[in-house]
Amino acid sequence: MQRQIVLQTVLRMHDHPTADIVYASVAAEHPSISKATVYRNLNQLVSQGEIRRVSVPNGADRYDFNLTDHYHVRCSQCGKVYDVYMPRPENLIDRVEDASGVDVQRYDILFEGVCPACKKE
Amino acid sequence: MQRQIVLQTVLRMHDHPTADIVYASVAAEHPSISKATVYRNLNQLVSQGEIRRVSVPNGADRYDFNLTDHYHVRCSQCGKVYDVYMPRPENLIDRVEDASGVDVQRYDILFEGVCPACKKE
DNA sequence: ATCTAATTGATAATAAATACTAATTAGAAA
DNA sequence: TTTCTAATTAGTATTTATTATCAATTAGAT
Repeated sequence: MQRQIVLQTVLRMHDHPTADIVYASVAAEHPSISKATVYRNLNQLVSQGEIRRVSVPNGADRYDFNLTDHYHVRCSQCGKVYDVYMPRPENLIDRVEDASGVDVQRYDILFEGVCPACKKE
Repeated sequence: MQRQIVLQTVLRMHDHPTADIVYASVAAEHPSISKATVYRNLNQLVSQGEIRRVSVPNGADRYDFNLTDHYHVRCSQCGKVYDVYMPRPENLIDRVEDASGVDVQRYDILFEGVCPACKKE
């Protein structure tokens, strides 16, 4: 079943690939797979909670095998997305709920700046 | 000049309109304006710092006349985007820089949850 | 072995945004 | 004013990312 192939592929890719990149990787071994199938299965895997979707302004969604609590930075130079491990800011959700009256279910943060590799230039 | 018309329109709309909605509003008074012109001028106004772009996962970018420091919540039911006024989480940037080695230039947070209006149903 | 529901590949369709182009306009310089 | 150059425009085509559609195939339960 194609879903498992897509899942295993994402689990092996640790660099926040886009759907297109996942497709290319899957297609290398299973040339007959359709791009629609990759999109469909990525969506299902996300909603089953087996992988995470990382959406970035101004670019294709990325997929993350890593379900642990962490954040992301995108390099404004090279576009790579890196992980950020830090504690969740204290009372963040509570504060937002107090300030807005909204019951917060989820949130996205994306940081952006120049990564160490790009700084060396 | 169309740039001023677009700017004035955004300054009057306080509900985080998309480019399409800005276009509709501008076109109501200036029917000959082109959608490309609206997009072009929104981009320029953003890069001149006269308005802000609010990008939301899975939806068209929105534009914000409000340049003061604040955050946004999107209602997962009705899709409306509301402002959240709260202090910036302490040391947020420093922590990210320490954890990632990236020089953070900017960041986006979008919260999501059910807004008070939708809760009443 | 049969039946139904789920899944697939292929392709068309959609949405948001940008690129292109020839025509028009604005503003500076003469 | 006239003239020149750079900026801006409307209109349209193109691009990118993603979803929808649909007939054919497959899986798993009975």
